Amino acid sequence: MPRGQCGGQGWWHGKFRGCGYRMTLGREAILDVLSKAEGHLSAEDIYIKIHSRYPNVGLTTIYRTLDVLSDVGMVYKLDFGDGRARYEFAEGPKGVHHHHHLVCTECHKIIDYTDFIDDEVELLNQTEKGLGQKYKFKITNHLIQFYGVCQECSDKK
Amino acid sequence: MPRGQCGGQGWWHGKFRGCGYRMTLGREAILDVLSKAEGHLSAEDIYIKIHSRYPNVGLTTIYRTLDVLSDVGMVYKLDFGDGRARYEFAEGPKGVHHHHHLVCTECHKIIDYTDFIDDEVELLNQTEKGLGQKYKFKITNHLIQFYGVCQECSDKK
DNA sequence: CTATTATTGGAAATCATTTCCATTATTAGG
DNA sequence: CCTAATAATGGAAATGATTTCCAATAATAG
Ligand SMILES: [Mn+2]
Ligand SMILES: [Mn+2]
Ligand SMILES: [Zn+2]
Ligand SMILES: [Zn+2]
Repeated sequence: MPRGQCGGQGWWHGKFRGCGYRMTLGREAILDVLSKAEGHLSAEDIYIKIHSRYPNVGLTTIYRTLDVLSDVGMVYKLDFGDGRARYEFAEGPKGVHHHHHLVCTECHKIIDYTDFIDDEVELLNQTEKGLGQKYKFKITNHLIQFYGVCQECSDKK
Repeated sequence: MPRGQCGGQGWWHGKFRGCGYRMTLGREAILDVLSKAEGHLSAEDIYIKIHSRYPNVGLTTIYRTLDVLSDVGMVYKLDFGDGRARYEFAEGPKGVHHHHHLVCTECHKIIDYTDFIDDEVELLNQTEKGLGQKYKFKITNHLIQFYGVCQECSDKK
């Protein structure tokens, strides 16, 4: 297992430590999986992905870590209505890959879309500002999801 | 208990029956509570509100009914991150009171806002159309929530 | 290297939601 | 109004994701 090779082992290392948390093997593994994952992983998904290489990282730790990461804002916790929380890496404070979701209510397929995002985000920023002032909220985040039925599910009828 | 008095007993009666469901006391009670409720009720909230007058409507029925109502689109099922689903009446296909949510991540206070809604909704409609075409989705609904910290919670620091 | 203390894993507890199934109630049709 | 067909119900038990507990372990400052 090569170490150094740059600034360390993932840019998040610093951010995480900076928040006063200790960096552990398990946490690193979780962060690593999340940062590379395509989809939207559940705690168990992560457990499974990690388990072969880190057999001694327990599910409990995964839940705990996800909570922390979520608090710190490094990970988004999402609910797509399939009975378990799903997590996705937040890459940066509002990284290049900011996107929203299209959710099929039949088969729970999720599509990340970035189309139209620019207009949306612009409007959202305004709204955020307005709402923040009016309701004295310190707004930190937003969630946008469209629900519908995907083509495959439509065809099945 | 007066009956008639107009078109029947709540405009939803028809809509519900129209979908092929039987109208029962329990269902009527649930619909009634939801249509008058201010906040965002959980299944148990509803159970409690109903129980004194309808002691023989069980929690199971409430869950089942909420599922149905949610499927039919008469009720929105929401997740505010407090570990239980919350429901709100949808009044009409996209009634006058369409609103979005501002969620305090500390105390879970929820604010319904309608400010800025017009612009939002307009943009959303466009986006819906665009997304629907591009991804072949039949979009039926959207969810928008802003997360942040309310004033009271900010002050507590 | 040590002391301090955050973190961990695993078993058990929680708790919202579902499942089961025998019983009951609604409704269309006569 | 009556009846058959079957949708709906409730309560107990099952489920299953997430939490809680606590003794053991590991990360980190100095
Ligand atoms: Mn995504
Ligand atoms: Mn609301
Ligand atoms: Zn689908
Ligand atoms: Zn608050």
